[in-house]
Amino acid sequence: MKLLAIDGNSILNRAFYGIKLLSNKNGVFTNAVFGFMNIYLKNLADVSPDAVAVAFDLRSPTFRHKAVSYYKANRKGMPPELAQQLPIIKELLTYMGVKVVECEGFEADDILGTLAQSCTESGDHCYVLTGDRDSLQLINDNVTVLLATNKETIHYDTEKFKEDYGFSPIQLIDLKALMGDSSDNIPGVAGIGEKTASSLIKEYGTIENLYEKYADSSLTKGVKAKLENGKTSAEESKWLATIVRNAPVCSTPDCYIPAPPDNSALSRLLTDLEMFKLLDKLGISASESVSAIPENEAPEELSFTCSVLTKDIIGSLTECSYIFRDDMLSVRSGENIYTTDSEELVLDFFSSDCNKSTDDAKPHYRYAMARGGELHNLRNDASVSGYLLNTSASDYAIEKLCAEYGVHYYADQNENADLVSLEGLVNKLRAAIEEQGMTDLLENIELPLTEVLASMEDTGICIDRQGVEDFGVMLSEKIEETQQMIFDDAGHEFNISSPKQLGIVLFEEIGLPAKKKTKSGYSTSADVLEELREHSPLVDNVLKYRQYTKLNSTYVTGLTDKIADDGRIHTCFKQTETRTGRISSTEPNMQNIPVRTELGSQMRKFFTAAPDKVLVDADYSQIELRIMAHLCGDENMISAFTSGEDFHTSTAAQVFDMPVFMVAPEMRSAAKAVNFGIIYGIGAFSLSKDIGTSVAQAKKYIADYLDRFPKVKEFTENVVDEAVKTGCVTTMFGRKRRIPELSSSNKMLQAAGKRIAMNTPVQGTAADLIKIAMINVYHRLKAEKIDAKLILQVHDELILESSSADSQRAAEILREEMQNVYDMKVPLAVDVNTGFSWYDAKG
DNA sequence: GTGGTCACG
DNA sequence: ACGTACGTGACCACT
Repeated sequence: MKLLAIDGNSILNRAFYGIKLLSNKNGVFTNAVFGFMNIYLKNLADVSPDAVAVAFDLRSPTFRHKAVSYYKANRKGMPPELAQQLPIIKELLTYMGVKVVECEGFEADDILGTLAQSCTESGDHCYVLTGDRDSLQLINDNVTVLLATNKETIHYDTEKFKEDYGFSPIQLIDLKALMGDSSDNIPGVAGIGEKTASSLIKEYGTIENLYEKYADSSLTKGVKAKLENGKTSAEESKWLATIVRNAPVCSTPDCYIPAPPDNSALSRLLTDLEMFKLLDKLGISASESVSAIPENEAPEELSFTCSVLTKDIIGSLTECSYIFRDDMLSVRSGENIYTTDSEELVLDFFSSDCNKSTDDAKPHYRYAMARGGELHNLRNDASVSGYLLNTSASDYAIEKLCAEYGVHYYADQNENADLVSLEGLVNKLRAAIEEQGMTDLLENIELPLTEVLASMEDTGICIDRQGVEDFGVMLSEKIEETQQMIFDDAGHEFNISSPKQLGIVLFEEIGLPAKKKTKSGYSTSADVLEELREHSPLVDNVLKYRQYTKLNSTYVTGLTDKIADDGRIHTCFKQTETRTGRISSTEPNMQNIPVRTELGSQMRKFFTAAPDKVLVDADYSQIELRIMAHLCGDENMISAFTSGEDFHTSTAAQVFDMPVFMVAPEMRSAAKAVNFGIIYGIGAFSLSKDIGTSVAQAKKYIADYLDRFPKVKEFTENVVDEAVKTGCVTTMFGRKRRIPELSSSNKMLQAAGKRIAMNTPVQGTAADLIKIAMINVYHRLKAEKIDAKLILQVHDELILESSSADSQRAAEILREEMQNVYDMKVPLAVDVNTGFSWYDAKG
């Protein structure tokens, strides 16, 4: 028989520290459970055991066993984030039918030792799965140790062990007796480390033999003295390092043959933990979570009348949910399901007066727009609602949302599962949105925005393919040239794009001082190289090489690959992606087109209006700081915005307590840096790095700033307090973001959570405001029949493509709607420019 | 798939 | 002792 014996504590521990902190929507941490299951399932598949035992430590208040009472009693306790996952994994394993073994007064590895011993005696084979090298002492012909590391699981049998250590597994105990183990409080022999201990064991085999013979040996005087002094400790340590093999647990593998799993309990638990992939892997349907739904909300028995959609039916529909995939439309109204694949009927339905709910409306708008049609009366959208309720989810698929919001998913009963489930789902989502005060946000901002984004994607932006390609040729020449100079300086060829190879050339071959390290070696980031510029022309060329290759691969190649048949780029604006409420842009990302460097900004000359048209570009000036001024109501900050002076100069004047004309450029830039810091959640260290001063100086800047703008201080403190209490923050328009980091016991994570708490209301409100402006601009251009369309949004910037004739009117509308989007305590300033290319229209 | 790097607000 | 500003997406090397 094959028995898989697992050290539950060790594996859970390894999983916890190997995977970043995760939590479900209730703030329950799940990363260790998640990692445990991954390791478990992988090894289960590798070993295919007949029986499985998962052992956990069980400490008793009255220690009966020496090992527990003694040496592990003063180990550091586990952090609460891990401790709370211990009962969860036990519950999970129990539902899976896997035997959990605990024995009062014994640790997990004692139980493993006992099971391993038993298998050895009975001729069965025991696979010990653990993250702890101590257990390697259990290896013999019947016992294999599967050592889980951060990357992989290493299979240790006798041979592999001897290869790595140079002695037999059982001698690991003797090794520990000499070298000790601080994590287990095993003292060992003072002054003897791993190297010495290992060679002694290789030569003498056991400490008993060593102590018999060392006096007459050729060992150095020092080692002899250390051994002499440490004899008692060595003997004690050997005893401590020996894993118990006779714990009072059932030791025959038969005891650990798994029971059948309780799928409904599993489904309920995994759904609650939001581990949908795992549900999948275990082959359990989320629909079995039906038992999680209270009795009075048990799923309705549904029977549908299915028929083909007709014009008459479309005319009679008033409320419905629908799904539209692969050009197939399925509409549910009450107990009726209507389907069609006729383009004409789909468009008729989309433009009908019927109130509609769906799961992802943007492609439907695009389908309609591309055919000259429209989609009307969208009343709810599951993905957008799901996003508002939790901006941190990875996706908003119907099945997942159903599981999360306790809606029965009809997967096993009906091939139209998504459609049948959708109605219940959107009702639940709507109620949850209402409960959280986000109805207005949903109905007046997010749902109307979907149509605007669809229109922007549909319209796209003109790109000068030839211009981009010529630019690419120029870059390729420069890349070739720069690369050659780098190879000449280095004395050999290598891959400059490999941070690893570059690090070796810079810091080992040339011997430049390495300032920063990353997890995997030297950092070669731009800020590091910047400081090394003077040391070597090679560094300068590497920076140039990076700039040229970045432009060439990401922008030249990346963009030309995305030009559609109409000669335009149609980016995808994602509405349910960011934690803060911003939209994002992909394939290609049109929100990070270069502008900060002279060379990079040339790219923008290739984004143009169509012939006879122009681009109208408008951007908010310092919108986030204006929002901060509005939210906190600080009079001094407000006056810095209303004085007509440059804001950063004005704040510098206030902080340094001098008239505006006395403010030196470095004072302005210091004030500017602090202003940014205020938005991001300030830290003295980062500020000092940013402006090149001491941390103490940075601290003083911050203190003086907050002194001068006391309501900024008050506001950020209040936001953080509130966030710690409720676990979430809110924007001016009611958008919410949960911040699980705040309940971490890790100080770093907590501090990060506080910065998120300070930043999100500001960044999120900016996102709310520009979304409102976009909706208003879109509808006004339509209503006033202006020949202009919104085509891009870059967070605080909107771009229209307009006929030359209408461009002035379009620019006025853009300015008005952006400036007047909401009545604030400070004016919202907008810069507007017009030009043929994006480069020209940016002022 | 992850980490490093770098483009943007 | 450690690591350090908020929010994104794309490309490359490497595992």
